[in-house]
Amino acid sequence: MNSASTTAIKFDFEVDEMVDSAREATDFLKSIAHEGRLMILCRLAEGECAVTDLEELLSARQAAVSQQLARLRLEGIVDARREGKSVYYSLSDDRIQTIIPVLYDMFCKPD
Amino acid sequence: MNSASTTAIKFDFEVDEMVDSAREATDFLKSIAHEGRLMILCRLAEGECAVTDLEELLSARQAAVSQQLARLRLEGIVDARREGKSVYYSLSDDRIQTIIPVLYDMFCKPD
DNA sequence: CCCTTACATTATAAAATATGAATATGTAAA
DNA sequence: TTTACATATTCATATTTTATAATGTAAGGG
Repeated sequence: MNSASTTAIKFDFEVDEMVDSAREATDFLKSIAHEGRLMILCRLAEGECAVTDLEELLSARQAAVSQQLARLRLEGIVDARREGKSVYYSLSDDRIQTIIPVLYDMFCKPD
Repeated sequence: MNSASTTAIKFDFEVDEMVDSAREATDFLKSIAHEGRLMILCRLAEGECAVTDLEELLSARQAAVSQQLARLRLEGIVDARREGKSVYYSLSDDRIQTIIPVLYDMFCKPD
């Protein structure tokens, strides 16, 4: 506990950094660790689409889908664009574009 | 709703598959979407270590660490091996080895 | 055998998330 | 301007997770 205090300080600093990174990473992971949201993101990875399409895809109620989209919007993960009566959503975070293929390889490969 | 029923059946089948994959993926993501568990996994990615080391790393109580380890064990993500008084943990799931570097690139790169 | 160290488990309280119903807003068309 | 359609928000409640505290077990040393 009291040996090599210089190293201890450096170590604590690194741990703090690690805690910060871990918090960022887990915030990100939590926002995609939800069946509905993940499916929305997978769908958006193929291109922009409207809320109605997502409702069909998830067989979920409008309010529920809208709620998940609101969360993704607040986290800066998706963008919304209104065109007439519809609102079109798209991915706005490169990290999603990065991680979706990784998850696809792990869980969606035919085998 | 009633057009092209053959296509509709195929589509439904694909959606079911997608729901299953999404569940698997989100189960996995949920198990790593926790500050403590993620830090544990990052540490284990560097090699096996004992519970005491993890307690220090997380500055968490023994019981809390043990609980997270229990969860990771149940999910088949880590292995435990007893040697004398200590229990050594290590990663037992390749998907963790795959995803840790991806997360590292996203959240821990110096910049 | 008793004591200490290292770890696990259990019960429970507290906190975070999800779900569902009701309602509101914004747009366009009749 | 009434109506219908598309989407958003709000709020109460249910469910799931996480943290805390207390206790239990396994191993080794004296």
